[in-house]
Amino acid sequence: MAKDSFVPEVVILRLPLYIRALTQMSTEGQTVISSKSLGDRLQITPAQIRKDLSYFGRFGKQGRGYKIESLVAELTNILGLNRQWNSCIVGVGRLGKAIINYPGFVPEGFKIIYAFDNDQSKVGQTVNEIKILPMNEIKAIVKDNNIKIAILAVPATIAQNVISDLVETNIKAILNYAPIAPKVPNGLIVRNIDPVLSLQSMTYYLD
Amino acid sequence: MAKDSFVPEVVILRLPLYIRALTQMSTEGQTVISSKSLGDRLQITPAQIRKDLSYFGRFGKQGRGYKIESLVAELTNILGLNRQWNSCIVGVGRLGKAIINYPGFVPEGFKIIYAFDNDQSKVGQTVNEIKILPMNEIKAIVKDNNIKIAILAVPATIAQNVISDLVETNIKAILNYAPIAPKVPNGLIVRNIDPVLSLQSMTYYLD
DNA sequence: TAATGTGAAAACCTTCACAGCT
DNA sequence: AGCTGTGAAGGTTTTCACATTA
Repeated sequence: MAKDSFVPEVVILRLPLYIRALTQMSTEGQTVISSKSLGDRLQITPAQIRKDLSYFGRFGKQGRGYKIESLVAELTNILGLNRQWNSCIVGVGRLGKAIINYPGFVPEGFKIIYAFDNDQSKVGQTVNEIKILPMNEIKAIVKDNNIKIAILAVPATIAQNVISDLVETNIKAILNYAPIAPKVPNGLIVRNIDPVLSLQSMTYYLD
Repeated sequence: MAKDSFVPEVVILRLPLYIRALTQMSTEGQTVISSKSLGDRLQITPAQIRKDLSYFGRFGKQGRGYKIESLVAELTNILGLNRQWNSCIVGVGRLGKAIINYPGFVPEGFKIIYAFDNDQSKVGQTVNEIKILPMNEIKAIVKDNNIKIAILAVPATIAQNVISDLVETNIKAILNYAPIAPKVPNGLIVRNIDPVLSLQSMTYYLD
């Protein structure tokens, strides 16, 4: 199946899991893998893995399996992860600072290069070498730096307003830490990080 | 449809969203709502909302809609959220500390009451009034306090080992911040908080 | 009239099962 | 012999559409 045909979003959501597992297996010395053993590792059926991959090409060898190194390269390329993605963060409160200091993004190619906050007392300060700028500069900076990803770490009460501002910039993807379900126009992608929702949906299963 | 019949997990995942939106609408002064206006707010079809609710009972009035207050009460009860849920956290590094200090859990009834870490230099310290205990005490404490929920904030390299420990306790639900897809036995529920995966699945849609 | 609750239809996603390649 | 790639089958979730009720 050709790369330009429609791929279900659930498939896209699994690809990063494959990359991560394959990368780890690679560091453990493996060079080749079958859909069965990858599936065992991730608790996903082998058929599903093969079907997912088949949306993008024929990466395996019958009777042998997949060469890990080249499969990782393919998946990395499909997701657009073979480059650095610059982002900005909006909201530099307690949570925003923790996100800026989180060391897990940079090794995966995601770098926060600008921070914005409307609190005048914060503007001008520096967090992890990133200078905090006022919100009214966001439009120009996002455009000049071709930033596509924004990380949202503002209080719930103002999150929707900030999103309205972001819509007017070049931003195409939002990683939203505010506990709201934001309304966004078509073409803007949002992923919500919402631990309270996760907890609230688990209690249903507890006695 | 009766409450004991099987309810798809996707439905359970949406109920907290409904509670949150309804609660906010309530503070805005509304007392009654239709599936249409709730759906507009959450970008969910009215039919889906009505179908979701129909798994649990008939909460609306034809021609009128739903009384917000009583619908919130029903949903809260269905999810088991009309009580306090105590939890423990494992791993008190940078991330663990941020989670302990996060003010969003307590207002929703989730309270972290114990913290565990294997680093002897941390044991005995206090974070936000919670004393850090050594891992070898977790089994007894979880049992004595009937704790069902654990929050996992340890490095990826040891996360699977910690989960093996947790399986031996009474823990029934894990909120996992470690960037791995943990293998857990049947009956143990996991929700993963993984911002890197979220970012990696968005880049596919950028250019 | 307005909006629910729900069978039935449609859309979507996963699994099966096997031809075909190495 | 072993494992991929994939149509077709099976299962699940969403949407439709309308009878029903306030």
